[in-house]
Amino acid sequence: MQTEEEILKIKKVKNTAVRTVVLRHLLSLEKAQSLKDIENALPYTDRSSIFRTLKTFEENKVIHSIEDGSGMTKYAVCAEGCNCDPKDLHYHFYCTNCDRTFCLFDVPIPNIELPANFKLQQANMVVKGLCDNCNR
Amino acid sequence: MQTEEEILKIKKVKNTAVRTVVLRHLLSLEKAQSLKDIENALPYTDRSSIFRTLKTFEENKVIHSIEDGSGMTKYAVCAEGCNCDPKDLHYHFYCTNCDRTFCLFDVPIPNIELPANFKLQQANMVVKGLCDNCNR
DNA sequence: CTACTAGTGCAACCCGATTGCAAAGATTAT
DNA sequence: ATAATCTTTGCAATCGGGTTGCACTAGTAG
Repeated sequence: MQTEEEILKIKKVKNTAVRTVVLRHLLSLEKAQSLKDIENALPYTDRSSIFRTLKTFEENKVIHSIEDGSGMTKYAVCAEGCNCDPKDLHYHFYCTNCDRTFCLFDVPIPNIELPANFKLQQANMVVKGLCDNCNR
Repeated sequence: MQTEEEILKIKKVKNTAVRTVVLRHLLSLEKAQSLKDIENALPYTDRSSIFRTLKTFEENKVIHSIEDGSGMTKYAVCAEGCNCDPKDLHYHFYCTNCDRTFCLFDVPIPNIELPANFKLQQANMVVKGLCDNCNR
């Protein structure tokens, strides 16, 4: 696992206090987080600073954003080597009971045959249901 | 193609002025529409009435909603026989240029192998890119 | 040290979604 | 047909996530 400093250096994002703490927080959790989640977890850090940090991270492919249908955009750290290309896609699983979003890195996404002349740029695949913890 | 009245009767939704005009509008367009789209198209119908109509339609499986990542929920009429089950799933294609959302009924969705003990309830598959019209 | 650039915090704003409430319309019981 | 009841509609207000303007601070370069 890379440290925050290493990741920021590799992705050429300047290291600042807010960036370090936000990235550390995201790394410490295995589930995708919303702006509000992060805000609540980091009470002394301003919301708009977190927001701008997330935008910066996204632009520089430190994290990727997920629309899981919960109404809030969620963010997760990119896997090592991820370029956020269509080939780096993975499913996201949104648990309708506990409201958590999982990255399903191990579930392959098949080729999608688009109609003629449609061009794929990216995709957002969210599967909803019950996670192992809630499905008991 | 069924008429508005037939659809509402089959889905056991009472026929009212707003419902008829909203459903007719959705049927007349092949692209998924947002609340705002519909509101703009039906200037003499109140937004909250349209909103509640859409909720009613969704509960009764007259339409289904789509989160295409544009920030607005979009709605499209269910195909005949649709129960909004996982098996009725289809991809949606969101054109990043013209901002339209297409239902890709003809593109099959493969089986998704979830991790052990995860339960699939529904899925939201949005592919983004350029539509045939914008990809020239 | 000074000038410049980037990052941060606060408050305000935007906009889609949603709700409270009263009036209008439809339905049922008398 | 009338009264009582329930549903739908329209308007206005509110909520909440996302976003921006602006001034202040910190860090960087000359």
